[in-house]
Amino acid sequence: MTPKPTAPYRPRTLAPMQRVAGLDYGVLDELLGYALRRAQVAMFLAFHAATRGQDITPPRFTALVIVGANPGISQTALGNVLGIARSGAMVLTDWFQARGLIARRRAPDDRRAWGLHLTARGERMVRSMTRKVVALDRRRAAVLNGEERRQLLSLLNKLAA
Amino acid sequence: MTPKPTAPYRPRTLAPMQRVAGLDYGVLDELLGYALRRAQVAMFLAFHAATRGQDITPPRFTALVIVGANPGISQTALGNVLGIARSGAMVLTDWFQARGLIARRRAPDDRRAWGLHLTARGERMVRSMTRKVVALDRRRAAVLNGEERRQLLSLLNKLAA
DNA sequence: GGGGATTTGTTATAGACCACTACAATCGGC
DNA sequence: GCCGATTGTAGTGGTCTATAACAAATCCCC
Repeated sequence: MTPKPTAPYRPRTLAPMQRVAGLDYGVLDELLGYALRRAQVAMFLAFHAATRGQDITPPRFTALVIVGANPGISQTALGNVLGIARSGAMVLTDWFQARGLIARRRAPDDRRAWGLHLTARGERMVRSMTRKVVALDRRRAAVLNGEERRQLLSLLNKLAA
Repeated sequence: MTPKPTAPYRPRTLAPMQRVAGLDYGVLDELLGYALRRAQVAMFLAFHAATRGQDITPPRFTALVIVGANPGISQTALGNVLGIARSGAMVLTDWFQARGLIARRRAPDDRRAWGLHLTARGERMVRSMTRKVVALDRRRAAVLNGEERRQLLSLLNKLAA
């Protein structure tokens, strides 16, 4: 139960997928998948820069927001939202619990399951992180005007559906 | 030099980031970063399904295309395109070489560097994979009309720049 | 031209992330 | 009450990629 000492988070991808001048990208320039990946890496690096030193990753941020907005959610359901297996959801929950951000409480209607809840500290954390992430997202999207941004969001959601 | 037996490739993310009905996604619904990630995971899973059993991953496909379009490119330059460190570019190159898809030839103007080239087999492979990947990309983008697709590509590229 | 800084490829090491499996406790339907 | 499904858990293994350190070659600048 004592917080395990863990190494500070280091993003797995440190470098952007550089657009190298004078190089032929062949078919890649026509692929949505490639553009998607490049944009995502850029966004990921910006996320990391904006939250540096806080050991927060995109999946962790997602988890905090989801638990905050859906108190009592089970670990399995959280895993489904994140697209990870139950075992992974548990590691994640342990991590938050060790830091006093999430508390496990027995679900009233199912004694197998835990209900996940933000602690007071978790609430503060998610509010603070949300401010930073929203600001970063807006900053990163500053190359687009409002209409383009809305369009992009809508097109991406279509694609993910 | 004999091809090392490697376990068949298994994507690290097997499950989509499900849109769970009745769940509150809070601020996530407003974030480009989250939409980007969801779309990318969906595309990645489709990629894996379309290339199943061939041990090809998006980065590997990218590498093959880049080497094919830029014969003689160095390992370091390839790493830059992919956004990975030199050591990683080398592991990747070893992997291709062990399968007879890429050959290392000494660069004529720099005796430190290798020039990477597709073998005949590599050429065939990249052509075959390209067909599959382009078809998949088009299929996946079928929810968009041509104009939307062009717009999305353009917006993503703006975002990644 | 010579010498220090830089670059390239390489090897070794380590860490983060995540899946899979097996297990016990619990639930649900019949 | 019983059997299959589900939940959380612990253990294990594999993939990917970074970092550090090194030798050989190159570059650059005076």
